[in-house]
Amino acid sequence: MSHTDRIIVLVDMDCFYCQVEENLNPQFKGKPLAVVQYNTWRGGGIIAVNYPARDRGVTRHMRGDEAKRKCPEIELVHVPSVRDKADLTKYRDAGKLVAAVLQTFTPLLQRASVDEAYLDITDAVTERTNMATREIQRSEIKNTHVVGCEPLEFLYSLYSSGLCEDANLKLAYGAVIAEEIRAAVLQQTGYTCSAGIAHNKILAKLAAGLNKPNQQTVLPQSGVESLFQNLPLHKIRSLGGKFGHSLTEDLGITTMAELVKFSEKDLKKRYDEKTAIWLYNIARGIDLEPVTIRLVSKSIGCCKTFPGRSALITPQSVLHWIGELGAELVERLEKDLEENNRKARQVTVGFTHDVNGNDISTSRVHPLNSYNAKKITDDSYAIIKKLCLKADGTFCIKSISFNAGKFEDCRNVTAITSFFKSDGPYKTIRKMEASERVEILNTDIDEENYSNETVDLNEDATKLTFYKDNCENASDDSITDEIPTVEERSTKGSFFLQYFEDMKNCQHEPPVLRDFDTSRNLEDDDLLDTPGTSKDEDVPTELCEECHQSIPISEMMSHKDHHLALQIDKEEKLTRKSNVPTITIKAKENTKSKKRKCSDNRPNCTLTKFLQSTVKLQEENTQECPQCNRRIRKSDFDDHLDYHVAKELHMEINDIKLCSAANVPKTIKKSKTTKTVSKTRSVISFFKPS
DNA sequence: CATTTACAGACC
DNA sequence: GGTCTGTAA
Repeated sequence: MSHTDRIIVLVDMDCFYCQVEENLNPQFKGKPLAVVQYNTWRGGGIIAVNYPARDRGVTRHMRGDEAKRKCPEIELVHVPSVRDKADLTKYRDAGKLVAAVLQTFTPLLQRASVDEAYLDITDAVTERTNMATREIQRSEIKNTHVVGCEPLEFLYSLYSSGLCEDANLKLAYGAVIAEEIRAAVLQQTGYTCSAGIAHNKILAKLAAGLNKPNQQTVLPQSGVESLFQNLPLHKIRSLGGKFGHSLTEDLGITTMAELVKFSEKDLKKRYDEKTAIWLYNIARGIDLEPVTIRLVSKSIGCCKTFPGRSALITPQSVLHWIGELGAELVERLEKDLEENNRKARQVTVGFTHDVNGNDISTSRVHPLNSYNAKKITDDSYAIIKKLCLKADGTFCIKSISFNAGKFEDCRNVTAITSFFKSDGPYKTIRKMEASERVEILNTDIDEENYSNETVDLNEDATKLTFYKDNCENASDDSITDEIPTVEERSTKGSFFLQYFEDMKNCQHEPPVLRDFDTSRNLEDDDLLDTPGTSKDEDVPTELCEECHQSIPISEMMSHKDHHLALQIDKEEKLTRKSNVPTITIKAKENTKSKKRKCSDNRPNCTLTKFLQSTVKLQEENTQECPQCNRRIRKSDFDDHLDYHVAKELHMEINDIKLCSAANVPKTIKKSKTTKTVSKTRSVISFFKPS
């Protein structure tokens, strides 16, 4: 593993907000333009400047008035104001559009901001390298610069000497792909961008800024030394602020070249281990930080400042502004819910206020159970009132911020089942709404952790064999009769996929929270029976360690399955899967995972039941279900009706899950659940052999 | 009185 | 969980 193994691209949109405005109003193109927010004070603050305006000396940071003075013909476009506040929606949306294009090149995409993203294109580059039949042409990297040499020289060097430099060849293919990426972005969105191509994120970012706009720059490892010779420290990402400044102070240096002179030991004297190593490496152009897949932000927030005399004094003004902020937040959260299938569970309300002439910042969190602007506003006002309402009934608030976070996946589980291998790990299969994938949750009993695999049934047929093997090894001999053979699977495509297709078409219903008796075991807290007592004295029972209920011994295994399934469901150990193309295997800690003993007299492999439920019902002795109009075996009919109840119940559970933030009184969950349970009888019998 | 806003992460 | 800091556009 070498630090030159990866090929990283940083795509940076050129003066993005200006481009968005130019595309909306093409008459602006080619003319000086700046985007400003607020026009009340000196023509508003400039947040983006296009290149013609930059040529005239206009910069960010300036007020609109100042820009007009420098460049009288400049167009000043105002950020739309919604609720008396800058509304950046159209730029965020434009950014998403760009990200969607970038995503078609690699799943290893990390959005760094609204207009920047890192891509790890190592795999694509490797493929190109292996498939290559001829040398890379200059025409393939028309808009490319190379740090340290002319692009033609760079290409020539790749092929001239006998020893073909693998790292540089890969960078060259990286440049080819980056040109394609940028062409695709332009073609599909109308926006130009610049790009940096290097072996790591820091260098890619640095390179992208070297030639703009609408160009790209390769920074080979061999170009680092000369580039760093006179490179100010603050040009390196994360050294632009206080830390960079302290480096200058502490070490008496201003350029990267000077940083190289410090040994690891020197640096460790002054900084903690992590920082010292990072500095040591970065001085040599080495950075091992991975591109972490992230397409959506971890939090969504908005804020508003009230500088100087605009500070909020009256309760009315405070209420007004938290109302506006709350409305904006809810609007954005609802859009996020649509787009990303997730719900924020927490809001942080923060503010700065004046206490004896000092600015004091404070924040408090409160739970978020529904996207209700009024609720958020009321809760926030209660907090603010409590913390900074002065004795005379006034406030002195300089800024307010709302931030929503603690996102939870909120897709419904549409199917869940679990099974054992005779001496292997516990497995649960879960199918999520709006996904062609099933998850396999492997609970490794011995190590108390489980891995979470996501399998795309469209692409990976071998996983089905894997299921089958597990079942064949299990004690139940009948299993293999119930599972399609490999040949059958190949003619039908994916067996599971077919199953879920059928499910969609209502050929058969998913086994929902299978194999447990909801009348007794749905929620541990719902149980009304005294521990240790049994409903049916004739049946030998055992005390469940989980819920302290007496469970018939014959049902104990499935009862425990149920606890685990519920637990897994509750624990929300979902990783975001929608963007993972094929298979991800992710080791996870699961300290709460309960140990369960392995024994040889396992109950029938539950997977069999899962699969059995997919067998087409063509028998004569069937009856049509009034609820789903499907033909059901007469012998299964009662249980089938139970199934419908279970499905309802399942919906409720999913609903409850959505509302299960910490502050929801448990009694509510309980009563809601209990109500359904009371209607319910045995669900498991549907999946039991007749 | 004036950059404002957005977001992440570290520390306790 | 609360607060503060850092970063960057």
